[in-house]
Amino acid sequence: MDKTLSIIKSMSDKNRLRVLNALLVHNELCACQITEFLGVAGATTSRHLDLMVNAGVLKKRKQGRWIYFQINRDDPSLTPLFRWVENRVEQCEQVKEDLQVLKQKLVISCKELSQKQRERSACANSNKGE
Amino acid sequence: MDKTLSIIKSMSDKNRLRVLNALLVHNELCACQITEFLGVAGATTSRHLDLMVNAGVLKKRKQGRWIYFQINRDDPSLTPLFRWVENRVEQCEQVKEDLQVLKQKLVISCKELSQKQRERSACANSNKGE
DNA sequence: TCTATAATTAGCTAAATACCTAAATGTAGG
DNA sequence: CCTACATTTAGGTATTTAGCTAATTATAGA
Repeated sequence: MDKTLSIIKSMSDKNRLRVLNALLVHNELCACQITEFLGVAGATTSRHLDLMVNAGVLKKRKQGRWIYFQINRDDPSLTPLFRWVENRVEQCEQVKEDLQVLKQKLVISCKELSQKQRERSACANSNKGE
Repeated sequence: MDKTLSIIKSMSDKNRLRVLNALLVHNELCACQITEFLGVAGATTSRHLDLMVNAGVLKKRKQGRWIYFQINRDDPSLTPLFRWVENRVEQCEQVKEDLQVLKQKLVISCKELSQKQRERSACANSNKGE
């Protein structure tokens, strides 16, 4: 039961559910893209993704400094659950809009995206001085 | 998305998942039976059940002072999700044992069960005086 | 080796949540 | 109407969790 509970818990946060929605549409996303999509600090994204990987819902692969995440399709028992979520996505306009915004953020490369995030973070920190 | 999230959240607590498991096996259970099964205070059970009803996962009916709960089978979109949970129950020995314990607790009537709970509560309170 | 960089971990805080007891509410029965 | 009783609501506490900044780790490239 602990395993079922951790799977469900891994999807029971707003941002983590958004990650799942995004990965149902895009086969694979980089951590920096997910960070951009969620609009939170990179550390927060990292924490969420770790939880989802540990629950067995996501998989990750590393390519140099870049970490990519995908839905874990290796476990067939999860397929009905992902189907159900996928169906909820299709029925919900709000989610579709959310994913449309994501699509727009994906037009630039991870390198460019990460640079923007760095600049944004530096800007916020310098404002903190005031 | 809020609706999907509240459905998932309603199942993301250990005791609430146990309620769902129990109601997948027993068509209907009374609040006092669920309280007995969960082993928590009646007020806690009430709170959990309310959340599950509000999420649309459970339904309830009142018969005098007795409140009965069932899985909400009126919403066909939830059927795949319940199927998935049901399948998890069948694959997990721990859950089966949990449900076996429930079956033993169901042999006495709600009236008797509630009386026991009242006595137990009074006993705990008198011990508190020491 | 050193600098740059993507992601993770550490440490902290505010918010959310599960649990309890006591009080209140709704229902039954004399 | 009053007493009994099943459940819910109120109020409070301990625990868990999401979010942040700073520090650290792992990787790339000169």
